[in-house]
Amino acid sequence: MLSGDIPPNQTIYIKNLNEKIKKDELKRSLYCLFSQYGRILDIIALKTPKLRGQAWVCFSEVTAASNAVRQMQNFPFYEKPMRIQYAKTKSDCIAKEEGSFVPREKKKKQEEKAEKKKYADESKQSAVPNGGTHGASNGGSTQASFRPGSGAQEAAAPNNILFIENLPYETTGRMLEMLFEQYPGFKEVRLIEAKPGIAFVDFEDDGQSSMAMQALQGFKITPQNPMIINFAKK
DNA sequence: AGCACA
Repeated sequence: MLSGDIPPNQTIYIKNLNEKIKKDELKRSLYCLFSQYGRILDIIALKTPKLRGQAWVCFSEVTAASNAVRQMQNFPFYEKPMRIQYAKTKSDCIAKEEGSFVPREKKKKQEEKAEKKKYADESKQSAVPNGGTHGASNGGSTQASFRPGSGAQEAAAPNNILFIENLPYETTGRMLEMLFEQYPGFKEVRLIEAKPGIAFVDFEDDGQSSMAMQALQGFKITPQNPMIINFAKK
């Protein structure tokens, strides 16, 4: 009943989203937030009257979706608690992956006025930041590919302030907040206007900052941008 | 509240 009697599905359905957020930013932020649970194959969000305030996030595994449903239930996202359920039907991207995809016909209640023209082939833009619906993931663990210690600079001394590098240009303070505020002791994110790509994140103490650092080290906001997190220099 | 795949 917590999930509304809908059977598990690889795709989660999210409602009560803040409708003021632009579609693109919304997708990117959802990607940020949910890729910690597994590989995301697609994110669907539409701003039509019927569908605004809702989104579908398709995972490659049902277990990822299950964890997301439970753990992110009521998560405050852009000031509004997310309401998350399993999707009622199988997503096209999932059906395509398993080869069972049949282009939808005008079966049920598809009173489409949009049948005038065939949208024959669309170069389908992917929902996920920068490109491919495949291979862009943090793989269930947020400690992805970045290997500290391979090479250059030695670790700074523990500090309650974290120094984040290698962020994609479009990273917003809110995106980082949503990632870091999940960890106890979070205080604030500080982006450096003059220097895109880096940020400082303040925690109450260096124990708490360490936990967040370990959890999010290598986290990819886009596939090309594993976060590099170090303690800030004093 | 509202379950799609421009």
